[in-house]
Amino acid sequence: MNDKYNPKEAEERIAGFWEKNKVYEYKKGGKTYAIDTPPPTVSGQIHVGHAYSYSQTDFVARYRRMKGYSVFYPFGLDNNGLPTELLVEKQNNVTAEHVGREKFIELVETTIKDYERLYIEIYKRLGISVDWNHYYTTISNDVQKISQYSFIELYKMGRTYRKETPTIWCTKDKTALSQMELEDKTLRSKFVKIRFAPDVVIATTRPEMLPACVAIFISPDDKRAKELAGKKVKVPIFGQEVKILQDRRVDPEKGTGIVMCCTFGDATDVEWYKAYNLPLSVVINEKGQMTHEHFKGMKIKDARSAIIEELKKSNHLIEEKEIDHVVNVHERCKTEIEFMVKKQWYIKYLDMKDELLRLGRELNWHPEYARNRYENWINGLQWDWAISRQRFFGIPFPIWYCKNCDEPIMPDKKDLPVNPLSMKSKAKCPKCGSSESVPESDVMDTWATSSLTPLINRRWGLDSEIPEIYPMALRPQAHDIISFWLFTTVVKCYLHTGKLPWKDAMISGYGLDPHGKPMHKSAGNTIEPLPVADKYGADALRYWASSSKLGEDASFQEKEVITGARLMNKLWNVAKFISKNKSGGKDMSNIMDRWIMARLAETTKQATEMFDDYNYSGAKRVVEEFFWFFCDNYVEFIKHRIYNNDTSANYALNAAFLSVLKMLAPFMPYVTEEIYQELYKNGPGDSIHLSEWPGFDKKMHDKQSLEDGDKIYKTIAFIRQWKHSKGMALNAELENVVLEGIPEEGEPEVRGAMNIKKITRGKGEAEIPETGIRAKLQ
RNA sequence: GGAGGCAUAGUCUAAUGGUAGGACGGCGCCUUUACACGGCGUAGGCAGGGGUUCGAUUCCCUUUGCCUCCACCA
Repeated sequence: MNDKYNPKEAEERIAGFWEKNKVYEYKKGGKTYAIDTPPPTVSGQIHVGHAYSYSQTDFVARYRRMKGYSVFYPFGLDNNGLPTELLVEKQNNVTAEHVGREKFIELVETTIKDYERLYIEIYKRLGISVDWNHYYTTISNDVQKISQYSFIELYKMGRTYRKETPTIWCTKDKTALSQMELEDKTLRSKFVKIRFAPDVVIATTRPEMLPACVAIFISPDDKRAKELAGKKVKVPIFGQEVKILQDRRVDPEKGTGIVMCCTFGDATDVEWYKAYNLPLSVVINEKGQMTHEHFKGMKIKDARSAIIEELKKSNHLIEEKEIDHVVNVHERCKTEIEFMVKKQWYIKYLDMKDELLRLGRELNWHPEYARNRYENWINGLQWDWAISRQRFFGIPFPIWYCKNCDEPIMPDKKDLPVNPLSMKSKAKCPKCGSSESVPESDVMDTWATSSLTPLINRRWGLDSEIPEIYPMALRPQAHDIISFWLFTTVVKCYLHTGKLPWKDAMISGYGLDPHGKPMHKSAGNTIEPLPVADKYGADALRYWASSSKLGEDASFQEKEVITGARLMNKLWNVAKFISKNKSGGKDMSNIMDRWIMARLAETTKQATEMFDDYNYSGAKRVVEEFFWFFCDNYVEFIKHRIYNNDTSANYALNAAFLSVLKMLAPFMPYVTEEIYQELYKNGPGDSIHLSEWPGFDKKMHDKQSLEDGDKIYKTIAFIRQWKHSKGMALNAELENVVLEGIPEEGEPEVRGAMNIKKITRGKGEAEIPETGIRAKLQ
């Protein structure tokens, strides 16, 4: 064996070995364990946070493989969403709109080739034991087919509907958004008070919405309400008459206590519009320009200043002040959102709340408390799921509309996927028989597709379908998207199959930067995984990921990686020691050998139970603890016998070390494989990752040996301490030690381990704690 | 405003209804044929308040601080 272990060299070589021998290939048969791997978004960057969560899933995958499961561990990349679109647009200096959908999808596929290679290289190097035969991207033909098929099926079930509704809209990206794509931003803005009538003064931050004012609201608790409610007032400048209505959503303490409702200034306006059947008055177009004749073509902000000037002139403006206020913006481009009335496709699920809650209770959550998020989300749902997006890139809706009667026309399953923009419908209108149709130009929200990953992995409806993997065993993911990805996957898969898509959910935390902040490209705090792997080894990086418990965030600590590298080094050195002193034999006659095997049996039991419960960090901890104890004590204690080719010592040393290697293999797949190849392989192509996980051996768990061995261990530790206090080297020779009450078998062990010439069984002086043994040292 | 999580030595991180374990860093000792990327030893810690209990770092309530998701934001 080499004197030093070189992780970079070894890891690249071993990764090739695994690939060549198809170690991670899914083989049908036996107990299947299928994992619904999260497909990372192709946005251009991978950081150690990815390494953190993917490693945690990999620990479980490797454990299950060693437990004899047929592990189905696929991998996908999510490239049908906005982040990919923006990346591709930026890199090619084009816009999707100008290039056109089909050409743009081609451009995406060529542009992301480099990223694809990079992503795959990184995940491979990290030792993620994915079977790359089951690789997909969410814009691929097969996935488009499945996604469109899903839509058509849901339509047939009556689960989708199209409705003209106010929609959250981004005027910069010119697209409808979901609630999920919004974030808060504090903006400097003007807060003005406008007099509608002598006793009706409203406060607003959006005076440009005046032409769209359709009602005035006052709280029923407001003492002015009695007098004002039901009256009509004229809107300044624009002159339309609007009614004063009462509603509890008005806070009498805020502003002037009187609010105008415009179509639409904010979400409350939308609620009032629906609740009171108010008329619609649109004054802003998709691009964020005013459409009212008064300001035609003006930008919203310019119109705001212009109207404030006019209100001043006409003496309607009572007060104007600068405030900071929080508004909803589109998370990608930070543009303030507007509301547009658009025809959108929805998936109906509000009526399924009880069923969805029941499914959430059926799922085994790890950790258990993660279920609360799921339930909390469902209980708060108020709208159905809007799945259409007015963008060019994405998976198109497989729909044409009858030119004559507007009835949707869907294609045949065998013709999927379709792009209605570039092809004509083969079918005639099912309602009126017309053969004239217009294509749907919208695309589906990316969640509408990613919510199908269990069915995508199953290759649902394709010739190559793998039905036995569904329902899958495990959904691993982070806690932030329980309400998006996990929830929507339950919805869609349940609608299609009547089953929960997985048995277990494993919810991981975030890998954060060293200061505990999330890593973002924009924050400039990303740490890339490959340089870390090159410096310390992927195993060392994985060690960091294994050190925090499931569901907890962890900040990236280089020193934790270094600790992992030390563990690798220690493993290597023990292996070196063993390889230098290897001899045959299979007895276990010596007390210390029975002792360490009994301790190992306890460790094995604990580690296995913890792993079965997805407590990988606990499993790693007990094995690691055992290993250091094994090195610092057992190995030191038996050296004198190993040098004399004692077969019992040799057998136990190898058996215990092999078990440790196997139990650390899920965490440190490379160094354990390398040592396994050097010392324990059963022939060419054999891998530790296909070897059997150590079982709990009752016979090995020998209580008497455990007790006696502990006494001997404590006696040796006592003598070590004494030598230390005398400033002696630990292997310094002692002439004579008196021991009272030492188990008979222990005497030669203490003598050999502590380099004692003679042990006398006589009256001891100092009591060795917890042993009942007394010793006299000089 | 709602839901959830977290709070442990200088730093990071475990376990636990009864002496809180480890790592990095400090300090001291030991170069012994696997390893000084090592060994042995030492100093140093449960956010504040209240409750349950014979006993609370652990369970409950509360305050404070941090994080995530949701809602509100005239």
